[in-house]
Amino acid sequence: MTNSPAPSLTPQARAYETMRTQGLRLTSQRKTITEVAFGNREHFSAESLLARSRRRNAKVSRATVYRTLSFLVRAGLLRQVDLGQSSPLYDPNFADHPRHGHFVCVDCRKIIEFHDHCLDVRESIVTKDHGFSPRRVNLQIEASCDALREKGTCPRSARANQSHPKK
Amino acid sequence: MTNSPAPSLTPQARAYETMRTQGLRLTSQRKTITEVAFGNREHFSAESLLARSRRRNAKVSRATVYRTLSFLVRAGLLRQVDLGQSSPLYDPNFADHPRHGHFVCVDCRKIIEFHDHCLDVRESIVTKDHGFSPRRVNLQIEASCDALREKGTCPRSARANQSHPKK
DNA sequence: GTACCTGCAAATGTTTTGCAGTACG
DNA sequence: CGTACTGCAAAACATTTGCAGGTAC
Repeated sequence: MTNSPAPSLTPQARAYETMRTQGLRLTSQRKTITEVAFGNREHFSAESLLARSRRRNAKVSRATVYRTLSFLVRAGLLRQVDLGQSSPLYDPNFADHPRHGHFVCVDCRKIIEFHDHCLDVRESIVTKDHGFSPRRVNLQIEASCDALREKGTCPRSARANQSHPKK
Repeated sequence: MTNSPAPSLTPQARAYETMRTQGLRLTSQRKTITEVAFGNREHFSAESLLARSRRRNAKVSRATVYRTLSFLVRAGLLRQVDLGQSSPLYDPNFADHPRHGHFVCVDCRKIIEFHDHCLDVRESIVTKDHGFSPRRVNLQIEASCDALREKGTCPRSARANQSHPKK
């Protein structure tokens, strides 16, 4: 499942490598979809991935987008996250930063990634205390951006507040 | 939104109280659905809530189940959680234990609730470090039940491993 | 008595699937 | 060249909604 090939390659390269390893064909559609998915660090929906892919390459169908998304998730390169939107989003930063969590701003619904090593440690301890071995963690914190609002950065703006994991 | 009336009443009583306060009518359907929702501590889907409600009272429609679920979530008495199933589940323990997280066993998909105060504290600190005020936390840990398997308790059994929050 | 509520069925929105044609390797 | 892949359109689901009739207060 989460058997990604070389750990230092870009997620895109790892996707191609995994396809090759599994004997899957590297079609122009799969290339386009994969490029677009990992083309920037923002979370995206299946629908927006389709739209962006079509902007590059007219020959992409909705079905192929869903089939490729499903492959990338199974390959451990993309994470599906449900942050309260009508449909789930996909997180392209998962392969490089598997442990980050998400803030969802209750004021502007912006998604901001964060990472904290102390949380990792504590989560691991709690899990083992209950007799489990942790596999994957999903931490979402809904929060209101008091500080940002004071600084005039957040209030329901469409600004790119999206940030990257700390560590 | 999360303006629950008296904090010591049962979630069911709080639901009725909130309906009364908001001038909503206490119909037999709403009573049945609410009773069933809070009738035990297990997480449930909209569909299973409908089935269980109909077992008690023939006059319940799918639409009314969804409308009532939506009300209970808005009232802060039920939490919708997405734990990787095809459709979201509803957590009836949210009102009494708003801060618990969920283990999802990768072996048997069983859901087990847990709570850890140190995690609360650390989550709060991390959130404030980023200039936010925490509102709601959703922590899911996928884990494999090594210990349980050794003890012969978990392996894909349908046993009621579902547990309640610690504190 | 009159809003408000319910059930029904149709609408909606998302994701999946069967199949005939296309193209990668 | 053969087989896996794609696009299309229909199907499969989950959830929402409009409306006519029913019911709590």
